[in-house]
Formats: sequence, C-alpha cells, structure tokens
Amino acid sequence: MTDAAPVVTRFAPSPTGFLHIGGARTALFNQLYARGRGGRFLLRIEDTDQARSTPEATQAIFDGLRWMGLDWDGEAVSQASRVARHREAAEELLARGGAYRCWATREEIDAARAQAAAEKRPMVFQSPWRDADPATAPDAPCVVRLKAPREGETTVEDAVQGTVRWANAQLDDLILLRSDGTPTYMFAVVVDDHDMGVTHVIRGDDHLTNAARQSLIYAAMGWPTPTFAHIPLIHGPDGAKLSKRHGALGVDAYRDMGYLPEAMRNYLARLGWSHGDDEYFTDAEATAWFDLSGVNKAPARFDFAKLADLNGRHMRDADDARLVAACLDLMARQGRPMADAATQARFAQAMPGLKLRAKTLVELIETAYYIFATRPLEIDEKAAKLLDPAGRDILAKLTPSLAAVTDWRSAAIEAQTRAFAEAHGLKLGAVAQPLRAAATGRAVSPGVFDVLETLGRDESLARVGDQTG
RNA sequence: GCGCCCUUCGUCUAGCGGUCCAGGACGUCGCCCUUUCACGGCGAAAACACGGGUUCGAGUCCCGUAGGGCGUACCA
Repeated sequence: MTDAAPVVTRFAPSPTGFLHIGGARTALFNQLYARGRGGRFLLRIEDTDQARSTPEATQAIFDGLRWMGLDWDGEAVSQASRVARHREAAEELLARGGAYRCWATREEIDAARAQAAAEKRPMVFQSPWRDADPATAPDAPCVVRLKAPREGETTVEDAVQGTVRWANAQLDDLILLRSDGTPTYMFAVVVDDHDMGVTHVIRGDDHLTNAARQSLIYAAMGWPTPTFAHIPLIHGPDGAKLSKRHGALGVDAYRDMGYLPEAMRNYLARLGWSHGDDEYFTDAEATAWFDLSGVNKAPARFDFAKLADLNGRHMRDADDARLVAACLDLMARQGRPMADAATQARFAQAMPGLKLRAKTLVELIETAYYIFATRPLEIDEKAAKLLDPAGRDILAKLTPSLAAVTDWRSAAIEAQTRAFAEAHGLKLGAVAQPLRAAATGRAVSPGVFDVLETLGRDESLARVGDQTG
C-alpha cells in the first residue's frame, strides 16, 4: 500500500520521572519508523496529571532523548497547555449526544465494582446517569463520560499484534473530563494525536487495551483512527518486570556506565525487532531497515552482556578523539580532576590500543590507569606476582639496555628488549611481563612497547627504577 | 474475578506448511594466534512449553492446558 499521506509518529512520555529504557526504545522505534519514510517524529509531554508531573522530569526526558541521539521535529507539545481544546472537544461530544454528565460518587462506583467482582462479572461501571433526565441532576460538580456502545465489539487492527477484539460489554464509559474540568489522559491523547496529525501510534504493549477505549473515542468524534502498533515491553534479566535493580534506570545511568549512545540505539533496536540476522548496524541502516513487520510480539529481556558486546564493537569503530572526549567527560562526572594537556595527549595516543580492550568507557578508563597515574604506581596483585625477586632481577639487568635506546619508539624498544631476552636465553614473555607490571602496575595492558612509547623515556625508566630499587 | 496479549538454545532472535535431524548473535567451554589481555580465526555444548487436532507433511494453521505479561483509576 502506498499512499501519499506522510507518516507522523510521536513519543508521548509522562513527566513523572526520568526517561527509562523502555521509553527510550519506544521513542527510537517511532523515530526510525517516521524517518525511514520521510515522515515526522513529534514529541508530546503528557503532563495532564498536575500532581505528578514536574518540570524537572520534563527536562530529564529532554536530556535523556538528546543523549540518546533522538531528536524530534518541531517544538515539544505540552498536553496541559491544550486543556481548552480538550474541553471544547468534550463539549462538542456532549452536544452531539456522544457523551453525558455523570454525578456518580466514588462510593457508588466502588460498590458497583465490588458487586461485579463478587458476581464474577466484568468490573465495568454502568452509570445511572447515562440515560437519566438532566433535570434530576444535583447541583454538584460532575464528570463527563463517553457514551460507549454496550452491544457489539470493538476491534483494533494492530500493526504488531494483529487483529484484537473486545466485547463492548468489557469496555466502560470512560471519563473524558474530570469533575474539576481537566481532561483525562485517555481523552487528551486522542484529541492531541488527531490534532497533531499522528498517523501511527507506536507505543508499549501496556497500552493495548487503551487502543480499544481510544478507538471508541475516535469513532464518537468521527475521526479516523491512526494505525496502532503495540510493541512488547522490556523485562529484566530474570523475566520479571523491569525494576530499578536491573534495567529500569534512567538513560543517564547508562551513560555513566560507559555506554555509547549509538550502541544503545543499536541494542535497543535489536531488542524486539529484527532484520534477518543483522546484529551490528548503523543508524542509517536501522532507519532504512526498520519496519513494524519485523517487530516481535513477545516481551524481551534486557541483557547487559549483549549490550556490552555491541558497545565494544561500536567503540572500536568510533573516532579516537571522540572517545577521548567522552572518557574525559565521564571522568569529570566521576569527580576526578581534569588531566593536564600532556596527559590528554598521551591518552589520545594510546586510544587505539585501549579501545580494543574495553567493552565500556568505564572499563577503558580503568585500563588507562597507567596513563593517568603518577609515581609511585599502585601495583595490583597480579602485577605484584610478576614483580617477584626474579622479575625484578630481570628488570634490573634490562635497565641498561633500555636506557641505551635513543630513539624511544615502540619498534626500537621492542628490538632492544628482544635482543636482551635472546642474549640471556629468556623468552620474550619473561621480560615483557615484569616490564608491563612495572610500567602499568597491572598484568594487563595494551602492547607493552606501545605503553612505554606513550609514557616516554624518562617516565618509563623511572617506573622501572621504582621496581628495581 | 473479568478481559486481552505472549510462549524457538541461558539471553536476543531467524523461521512466514516440505529446502529444519531448526540458522545467526551474545554468553559459556575448548583450540589457534600471541609479550599479557583483548581483537581475530576454528570448534563444541545448548531450543521448537505440553496435549490434542487439521494436513500426504507442522516450529510454521486450529483448539485446549500450563506458564508469563499487560489492563481493569476522576494515573499516564
């Protein structure tokens, strides 16, 4: 089917906290879908719940989306700013008989529901005011309810879930306007999506039932329903709902754990969506490939191991200077003092070897210990073993050879060290390992001769000297 | 309680009736490469939830069962 109507999608988070991982993926899917088709991707903040919405949370969502590299078209819409329009739409529906005022009290409703539950019937509240004579109305604030059909069924053609049906008897006369005159989420979404020209509503599976309710509103308003696509939720590694313990962190937490935004996008796109066997891809590829038909129906578990693997691959392909900047930035957030220019230069020089050995920026920073540390180095346990008396003895003997290297570069240092090892009937490893331990304080590092070159002749010799007394 | 959705290796998934004694990726375990670790290469173990149908033939279609999830608000 090819129609001329441009695709318009939107991400509509409620500002009650940070942007969590599930929301980030929903936004991603919406962006991929729209941009892949030359359409527009909009952002709307669902702040109709005054009590729970905060400006800080709204800002956190903006920041989170930006860090994730998700950018919406135009200005973000505040749902709360549109209450006049919501009220107007409700009045229109009221005038047309598609809605009615209801004075039922909270107690009456609760009692009716309890009754229904006891009788094992659906707990839908049937308001006595649906067909009551308005003249009998009390002089009290009331709510506006949709006059939903009680017979027949409502079906939703979902782009991911397929055709889903509900008996209308299961759907109640939902509240459109609260007794204080503010719109409910259920009503505001429909009015806003319609007014904003949204053609595809891509959102979490938890909204599937809402699609039925909202369909009823669309029908009552006489508006065409958009295409719905309910994507499965993300679960924690244990299969349970995402909790703070595992993945339900703000995206800023992932930034602090050292993940790259492009890796997050890649991982999140692949979680619940597939394009054949493709695992590692660019944003351009994802945009070109993404389609609702490739979205899975079952919930997926969040797997840090796979995220880490993807992150490692994206780091290897990332620009060195950018990684340096990202690491420095992360270190600053970790409260570390800013490294001086010379150290930063050494860091940049070592980056090719460093990024090959890390899955996250945090790991990368850890393996770069030897660059940021100052003498005397803190020798870890494994390095200490390498620096046993025998190891120190070898280093002591190696020192003159090392000191004789005038052209302090990796290749020259290596040649000299190999010559030394051969002359003493030692395997290269027997010399290189203690050398690495002395130079880095660790048993693991990039190629030791590269490390030495990065450190420079004086610093290198001094570190070896620290171990040979 | 009622309604809806889901169910392929530990995890993410491919599979859209026969080419599947089920393929890829992560993870795990071996081996190789090697100054360490990584990278890279090679290899291994590892799944169609269960039971009925339909069909010449089912991972693929239908119905049950079990398990999981979501919803059931004057929250979003």
